[in-house]
Amino acid sequence: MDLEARGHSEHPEALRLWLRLLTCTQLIEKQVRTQLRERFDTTLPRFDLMSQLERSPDGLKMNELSRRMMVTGGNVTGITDQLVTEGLVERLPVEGDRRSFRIRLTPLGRQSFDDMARQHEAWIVQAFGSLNLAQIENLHQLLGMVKQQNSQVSPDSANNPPPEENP
Amino acid sequence: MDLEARGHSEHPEALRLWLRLLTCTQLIEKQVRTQLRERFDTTLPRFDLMSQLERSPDGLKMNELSRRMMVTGGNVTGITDQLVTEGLVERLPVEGDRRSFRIRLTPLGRQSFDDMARQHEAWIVQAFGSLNLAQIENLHQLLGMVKQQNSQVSPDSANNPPPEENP
DNA sequence: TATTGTTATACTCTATAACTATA
DNA sequence: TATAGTTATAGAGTATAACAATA
Repeated sequence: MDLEARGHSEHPEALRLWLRLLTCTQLIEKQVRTQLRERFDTTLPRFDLMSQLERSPDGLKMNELSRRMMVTGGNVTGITDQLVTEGLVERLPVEGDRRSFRIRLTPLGRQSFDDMARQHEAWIVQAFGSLNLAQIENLHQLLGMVKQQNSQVSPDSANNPPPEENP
Repeated sequence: MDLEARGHSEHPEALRLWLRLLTCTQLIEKQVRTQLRERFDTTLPRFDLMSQLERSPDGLKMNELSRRMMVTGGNVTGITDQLVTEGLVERLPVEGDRRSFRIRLTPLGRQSFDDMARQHEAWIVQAFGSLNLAQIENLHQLLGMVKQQNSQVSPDSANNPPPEENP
C-alpha cells in the first residue's frame, strides 16, 4: 500500500495529491467490490447501473446510461442483459422511436437495490468515519472544482453535456 | 457522467462525497490510461510497477511489490515478465534466500520511466489546475485521514504494516 | 511445515468496430 | 445519411488455487 511512492517530482504537490486520491479510492473501492461480491453476489458496474435507474423511475435509455456510467454502449448492453435475465431490470418501448428502449428497475430490482444500498451506505459512512461533517463538506467542495476541471477536458467532451449536479 | 446520481440516502453527506471522489478519480485515471497507451504504449499497472522501483534503487522483492501495488502475486509475476522481456527491469538474486529475487529498473528502464514520469506529471498538474497550493494541501491533508482510516480496516490488515508516508 | 514465487485458469470489465433496424 | 442499440472480438486486469523450490 505504497502507491504514493510514485511521487518524485520537484513540484510534487499535485502529484502527491493524485497518488493519495488514487490510494484512497482504491482502498474504499476494493472494500465495496469485495462486500458486493460476498454479500450480494454482484459487481460494482451492476450496482452502478441499478443506482442510476433508481433515480429515474421512468427508466433511462441505453445511450443515457452509457453516458452516465462513462462506459461504451456495448458494455451497457451486456450488463443490462444480465440484469434482465435475473429479473432485476426490464426493457420498455419508447413511443415514437422504435430503435430505443427505456431501461427500468422492476419491483424486484428496486427491492434488491434498496437492500444493497442500505448496506452500501453503511460501508461508506464507515470509510469516512474519521471526518466530521465540516470536513466532509470541505472535501466535497474541493473535489467539485476538480470534477469540473476534468469534465471540461474529458476526451469526448465535444459530445457530452457537462456533468450534472444532483440536489 | 452522472455517477453522483447514486446518492439517495437520508444522511447523504458521506455517500455524496464518495461518489464525487470516485468520479474525480475515474475522470483523471481514464485520461492517464489513455495517454499512457497512446503516447508510450504502456498501461497503468506497468507504470505503477516501474514507479515503485524508481524509488528503490536496490530493487524490491516480488511480495513487497505485490503489497505496495495492492494486487496478488501472480499478477506481479505477469507484469514483471513483460517488463523483463522489454529490457526495462531485471530479476537479481537475493543473497541468503534463493527463493527470492530483487526486481530492479535497468538503465533503459530508468530512462524510459523518467520520460514517462515527466509527461505524467504534466497531466496531473493540469488535472488539478483549478486548485491553488493551499487547496491542494488541504485536500491532501483531509485525504490523509481517509487513507489512515481505511488502511486500518483493510481486508488483509492483519498481514500488512500500516501505509507508509513519503517525505 | 511455512514461505516465495510461478503457473494455470476463469471471470469481469472495457474499448473498438462491424452490424441491424429504424429515423 | 444518421442514430440507437447489439454483436463479436480482443485485451487488460484481477483473484483463486495448485504447484515447485527453498527455508
